[in-house]
Amino acid sequence: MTVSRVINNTGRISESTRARVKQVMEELNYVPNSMARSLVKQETKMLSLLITDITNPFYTTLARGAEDTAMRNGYKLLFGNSDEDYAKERDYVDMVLSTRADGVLFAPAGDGSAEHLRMLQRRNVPFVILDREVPGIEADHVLGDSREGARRLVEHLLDLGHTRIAMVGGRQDVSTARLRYAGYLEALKLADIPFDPALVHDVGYTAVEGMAFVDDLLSAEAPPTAVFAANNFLALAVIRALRVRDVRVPDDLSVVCFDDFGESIALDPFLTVARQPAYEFGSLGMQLLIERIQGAAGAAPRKIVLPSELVVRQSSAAPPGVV
Amino acid sequence: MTVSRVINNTGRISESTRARVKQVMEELNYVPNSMARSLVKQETKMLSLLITDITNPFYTTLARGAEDTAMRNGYKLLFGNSDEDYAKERDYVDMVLSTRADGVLFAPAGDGSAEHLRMLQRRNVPFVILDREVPGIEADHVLGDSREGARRLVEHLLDLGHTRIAMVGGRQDVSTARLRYAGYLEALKLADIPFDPALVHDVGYTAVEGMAFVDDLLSAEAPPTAVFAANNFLALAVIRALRVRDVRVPDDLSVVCFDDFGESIALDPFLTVARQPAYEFGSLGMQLLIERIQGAAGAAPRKIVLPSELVVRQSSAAPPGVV
DNA sequence: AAAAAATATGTTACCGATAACCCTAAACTA
DNA sequence: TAGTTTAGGGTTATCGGTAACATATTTTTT
Repeated sequence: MTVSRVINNTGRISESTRARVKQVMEELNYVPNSMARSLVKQETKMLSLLITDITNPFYTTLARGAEDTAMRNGYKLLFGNSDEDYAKERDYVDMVLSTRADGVLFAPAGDGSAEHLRMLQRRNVPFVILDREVPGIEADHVLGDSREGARRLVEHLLDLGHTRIAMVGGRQDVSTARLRYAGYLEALKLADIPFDPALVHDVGYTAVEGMAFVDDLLSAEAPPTAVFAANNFLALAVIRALRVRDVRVPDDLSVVCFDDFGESIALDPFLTVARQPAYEFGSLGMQLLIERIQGAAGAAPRKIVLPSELVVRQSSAAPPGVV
Repeated sequence: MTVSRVINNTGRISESTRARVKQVMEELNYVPNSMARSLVKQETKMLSLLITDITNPFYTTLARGAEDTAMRNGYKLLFGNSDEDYAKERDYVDMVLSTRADGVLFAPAGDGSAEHLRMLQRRNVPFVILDREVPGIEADHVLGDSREGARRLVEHLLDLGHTRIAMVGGRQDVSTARLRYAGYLEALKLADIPFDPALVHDVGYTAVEGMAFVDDLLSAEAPPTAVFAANNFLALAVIRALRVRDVRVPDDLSVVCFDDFGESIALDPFLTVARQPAYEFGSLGMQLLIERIQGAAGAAPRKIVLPSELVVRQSSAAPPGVV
């Protein structure tokens, strides 16, 4: 008990015993057992961040934002990676529940994550949802302006003179994929361009393979002159697929996408993108989470929508034949 | 107790009570408290991975390798990021000790990490050191062939006809930085090129700023025609600094470096690099760690040295004036 | 049918910390 | 001087599991 008082600076301790305790702690390399403490305090000072793709710079940057903010508030952060896979996500939720994290920053794999989020709700584990909304779940959110951003990207292509614009989208059980699709449609509608379903292909956000449809696009009667990819990895996959087929970007075909790549890594940023403030996704989300844990937040769920920024680079240009 | 037996499938339980317990568990959304379990079992099934730069693709790829292997063996993995900072590293070690991780995969910030590793040793926490050796610490290691790889990179430059080759190195309290420097010297020596200390500059591995010395290099009497950077981020920093000064790579100056960038991210890999098998660093390290934890390893420390692969790309070419 | 063995479940103590309460000696008050 | 504070520190119970042992049923053996 006396030791506990010294460690936590609580109660009254004479300077002499305090010193003695500290010295013995030093001698024995004593480190308090945080599990024992958590067991009685019913609080772990551990938070958890679940992302869907640890190789995507959007998420690693987000992770840094979350970690920095957690650290500053005296929390440790546990990372997890669901790989866009509901089964892994479920395992991760089990783990979070059994380790009794004080809260979770949750980037859901998709609409099917509702079940997992409800598990958290039932156990009263506070959480904040990042990046993707999940129908049926009321909670704090930090989101991007997927619809708006998509519209702006497509409008950028329209402004350049494109009229046949293909879209490569994510799985339709992911809210951002739906909204980006909606933004795409909206831009076409506003410009009075007829919608051609043959130009739209949905693959997973990480589907680097499965680019066979590119052949269909290219060999179509009226092939597209531009492609809007719903995220950064899809754009890369498309560009690689085009290169294999000797299609030049942007000379033959323009490509734009959502999400940038890490600035620290890219030497020659090439893609025209809607850049999302990834770091802020993490730091703001963490802030909301900590407020909620500490009871500083009202009952009503809060929703933060972060604007994206249109960054025009070389991958988008006027369609062939147009000056 | 009966519940415990059902959960762990130990002892004898009648099918009827087993079913009853399971049903009630379901109803109550019961999840066992892993802290309580760890407290009595003196085992957490949690491992810890400390890396020095979470934004570097070398480490994130390594992290995946470690995570996959941990997962397959029934362990959870906690990530930490020291930012090449001894103070943060120390905090992290404290955290590891207090959370009672069963073991640690440790990428040390430098020679000063010895103190932290000794803390782990004193508490009998098994660990495996990744990427960098720490003088005075005996332990399992997974390392790259820094010296060898550096020599090959420099020899590649020599083969192209370069004789004035600058080196931008990491902090000299990091073993890989020393070895890469040694490899550089060795290559020069083998080729009978006199060593010019004016061509060598040491900055931190993450020192993206502090590229002022580039001016000195360029304005020198006999400026270098090639630069060997001790890691990927240094190479990027150098190239950026060169661009600002209108020096073209590789036309005016060749640049090569250790460590590749994530293949998934780079659209047009440009740099000539010594690529290290980052994923294997993580997976092999994890394997060593788990063997040690489970007592399957002999007392003697094991040391795995993974070869790097010379990947020649566009950033290296013959010096100006040479065909 | 009594003893032995097997099966199914219950008890107790403990892991290492902390909350809540208790105790002792010195210092202070009336 | 007796009574009351106060400082300093000790005790006990508890968090939620599990090891080790104990008990109560059946089933099997002789």
